[in-house]
Amino acid sequence: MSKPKQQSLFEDEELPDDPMPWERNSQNLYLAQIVLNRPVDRVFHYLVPEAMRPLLKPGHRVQVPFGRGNQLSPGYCVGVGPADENQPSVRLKSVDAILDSRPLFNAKMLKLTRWIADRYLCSWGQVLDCVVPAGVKNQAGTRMVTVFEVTDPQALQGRNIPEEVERLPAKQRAVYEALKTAGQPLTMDALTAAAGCGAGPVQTLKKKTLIRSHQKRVQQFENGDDAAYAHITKQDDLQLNRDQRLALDQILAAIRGQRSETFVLQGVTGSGKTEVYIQAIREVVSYGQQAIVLVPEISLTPQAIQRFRSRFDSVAVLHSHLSDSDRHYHWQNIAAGKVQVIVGARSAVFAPAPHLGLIIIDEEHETSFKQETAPRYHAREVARKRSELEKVPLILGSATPTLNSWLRVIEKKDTLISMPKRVNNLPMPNVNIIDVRNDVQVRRNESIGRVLFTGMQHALEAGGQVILFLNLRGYSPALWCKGCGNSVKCPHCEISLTWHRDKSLAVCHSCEFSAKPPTNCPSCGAPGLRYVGTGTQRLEEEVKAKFPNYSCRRMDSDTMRGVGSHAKVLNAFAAGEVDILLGTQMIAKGLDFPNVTLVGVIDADTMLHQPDLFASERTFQLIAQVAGRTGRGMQGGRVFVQTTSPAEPAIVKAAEHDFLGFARLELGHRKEMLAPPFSHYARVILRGPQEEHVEQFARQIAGILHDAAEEMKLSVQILGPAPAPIIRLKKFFRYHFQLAAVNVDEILQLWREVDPKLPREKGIEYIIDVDPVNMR
DNA sequence: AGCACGCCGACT
DNA sequence: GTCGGCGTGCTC
Repeated sequence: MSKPKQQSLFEDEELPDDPMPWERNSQNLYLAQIVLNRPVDRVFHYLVPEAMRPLLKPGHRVQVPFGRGNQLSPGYCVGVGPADENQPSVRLKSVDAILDSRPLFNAKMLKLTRWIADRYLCSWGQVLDCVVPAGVKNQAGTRMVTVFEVTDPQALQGRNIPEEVERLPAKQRAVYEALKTAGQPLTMDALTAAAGCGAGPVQTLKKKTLIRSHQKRVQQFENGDDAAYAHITKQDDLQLNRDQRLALDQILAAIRGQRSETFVLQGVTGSGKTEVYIQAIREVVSYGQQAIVLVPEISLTPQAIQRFRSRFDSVAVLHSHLSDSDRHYHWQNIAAGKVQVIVGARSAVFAPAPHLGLIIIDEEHETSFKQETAPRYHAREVARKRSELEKVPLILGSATPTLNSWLRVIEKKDTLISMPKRVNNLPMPNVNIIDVRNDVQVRRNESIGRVLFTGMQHALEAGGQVILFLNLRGYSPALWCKGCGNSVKCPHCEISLTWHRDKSLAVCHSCEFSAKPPTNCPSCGAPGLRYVGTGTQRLEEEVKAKFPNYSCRRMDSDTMRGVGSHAKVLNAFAAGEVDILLGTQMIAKGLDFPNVTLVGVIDADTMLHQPDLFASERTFQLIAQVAGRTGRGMQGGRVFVQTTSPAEPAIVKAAEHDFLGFARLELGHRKEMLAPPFSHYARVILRGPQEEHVEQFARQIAGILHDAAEEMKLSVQILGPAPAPIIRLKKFFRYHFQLAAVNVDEILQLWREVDPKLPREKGIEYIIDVDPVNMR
C-alpha cells in the first residue's frame, strides 16, 4: 500500500503543493487516537493541546468534540504520539478534556479489548466502555471538596510575609498558624476546628492571598462489605490429598515458569477443587501478585465468598448487588494492587489487577459466562487471551467441562488435570433413572411419581434432607384450551404465559408482560382453560400436600427477589429447619449440605427437547450437577431422575457419572455434523415490526453474505434464514441465520468486509453473535 | 449509535 | 413562504 519511502533531505518536497495549514510541520503535530462507544470500529485522530501533552496517556478516558455538531462525547485514548502517515487528511479537532486522573487501561488491557472487538465483531470503543463500571465513569462515592493551604511565600514576591502575619488579627493569625502546622491542605471544617474560629477569618485570609484554596477529589465511601467481613476468623490451608497435591504441583510449575498454560481441572463434585484453587492462589499472592476467580453469578453465595475471605487478607467480591460506589471503591483498590484475590462473575475477567498471577474459572461449563449484549464475549475465551498476554496460567474447573474445552484437551492444546474421586473417598451417589411414562401418579398429572415419593419418604424418615429440582418457575407453564388446543400466548412475544398462582397473574417469562388470565380461550372463546404442566409453585403445593409433616421451602427467582433472601433459606436448610428444598437452576450448583440424602430431578426432559445444538450437553451437565448435591455426608446419597426418555444417552451417561463416555459419544456426533467445537457459528438475528418484511430482509442479507463468501473464496456456510425459535419477542418479529466455518477467522473476515456495505432497512435491526450459546 | 442535513408535504 | 416529517450518510 505505502509507496517506498524516498531518501530526501527535504521531506517537505513530498507534501502537496499547497499544504493545508494543519499539515505543515506535521512532525510537530502531537495526536491522540480516540475510540468511541459507537458501533463504528474506527480510530479517530485528535490534536492534543500543548498543556495536555505530558498528561495524556493511552488508556485515559477523554472528552472529545464529535460529529458535525461537535457534540462533546466521551471516548478512550488508545494511543498518543507525533503524527505519522496514518492520520487522515481532514481538519483535526482537539481533545477537550481528560476525564480521569489516571489511565483506566494499561497496554495489556488495551490489547485484550482490541482482541475482543475483533473476535466478537464490535467496536473497540464498545468493549472499553463495557469494561469500565458505571461507578468508575461517574466517580461514584467521591466528591470535590475545597481545601486550603498556605500560599508559598516565594509566590508573593515583594511582600514581607512574617511581618504581615505578625500584624494579622488574632483569629486570622490562628488560622494561618494552624494551616502551617498541619503541613497539608485542610478542608474548611478541619481548618476552623483547628483554629477555633468560623469561616470568616479563613475567607479574609484568602482575599489577602496569604492562603489559597483549590478543589480536590476525595473518597467518600466507606465500604460496607469490608467492615461486614472484618470479623471472619482466618483459617489455615487444609491438608491436600494425593489427587489435590498432584493437581496443585502441575499448576505451581506453570505459575513458577510464568507459562500461560490452560488447565482443565476436571474434578467430580466434592473432589475438593476449591482447596486446589486456594493453594494455587496462595503461591501467586506470596509473590505479591493477584488472582482472579470467576464464578457463575448464582454461585456468589455468602458460603462461597466466606471460603475465600477466611483464607486471604484482602478479597474483593464483585457481585451484582454492589452499588456504583462500591464498584468504584473496588476498582481503585484492585488497580492500586491492594487486593489479593478478586472473586466475581463474568465481568471480573476485566479486573484491573496490576500484577496478575493466575486466572481461575470455576464451573467453566456455565452458560452465564457468555455475555448476551454487545460486546457478546465469552469470559472463558477472554480469560484465555488474557492469560496469554499476561503469561499466567488459567484454570478451568468443572465436573462436566464443556466439549469445547474437552476437545482442546484431546488436541493437547490444554492440559487435563483429573480429580476423579471425592475427598475422604466418599462414593458418588447412586443415580436412578425413573421412567415415568407409565407412572400412575404422573398420569394423574402429579409431578412426584411413585418411586420418587417412596424414596422421599424413606429419606425423610431416616432424618435426611431432600432437594427437588425443577427448571420451571411459576405455577404451571401453560394455560391450555381443550376446545381448540391452543394455549394463551403473550401479546408481545410468541410464548405461552405462565400462570403464577400466588399473584393470580399470567406472566410472560420473556418480557415483563403480565395480566389477569382470561376465563375464556382467546382463540375460540370456549370457557374452561386448563392449567397444564408444573412449575415450582405447583410442585411446592404438591409437596406440602404429600408431606404435611415436613417443612418445605421454595427457591426460584420469584421467592429470591430480596437481597439476603438466598442466605436466609440456605441457612435455615443448613440448620435443619427445612426438610425439603425445591427450586430451579439456582439450587443445582454449589450447595454443599452433608445431610442431603436424596435429590429428585422432577423432569429431566425439559432441556433435552429444545431445538438447541447444546441440548444434550446441557442435560448431561445439569443432571451431573444436581446429582452432586447429595452424598456429601457419611449417610451416602441417592438421586432419582424422572424422565420419559430413559434411554437418552445424556441421561444414561450422567447417571453412570461417565463424563468420558458422554464426551466421546457427543463429540462423535458433533464431528459428524461438523458442529461446534469442530467449527464455529456466528448467529445473525434480525428483528422488525412486520414478519414478511423481516423474513424478506433476512433472505436478502443472507444472500449477500453467501455471494460475498464465494467471491472472497471463504469456506463459510450460510445456514438459514429461518424464524428464530422465539419468533416474536417484545413486539418484534425475529428471524435468524448462521454463518458456519471451521476457521472462525473466515467468518470474522467475511462480516468485517460485508457488514459496512449491507443495505439498511427502516425499522429492521440486526445483530451478530459469535459463538452463540443461546439459540432462542 | 447519534445527529445534522436535505428534500418533501401541510400549514400560517 | 416556513415548519417539521423522516430518510441518508458521516463521524478525526
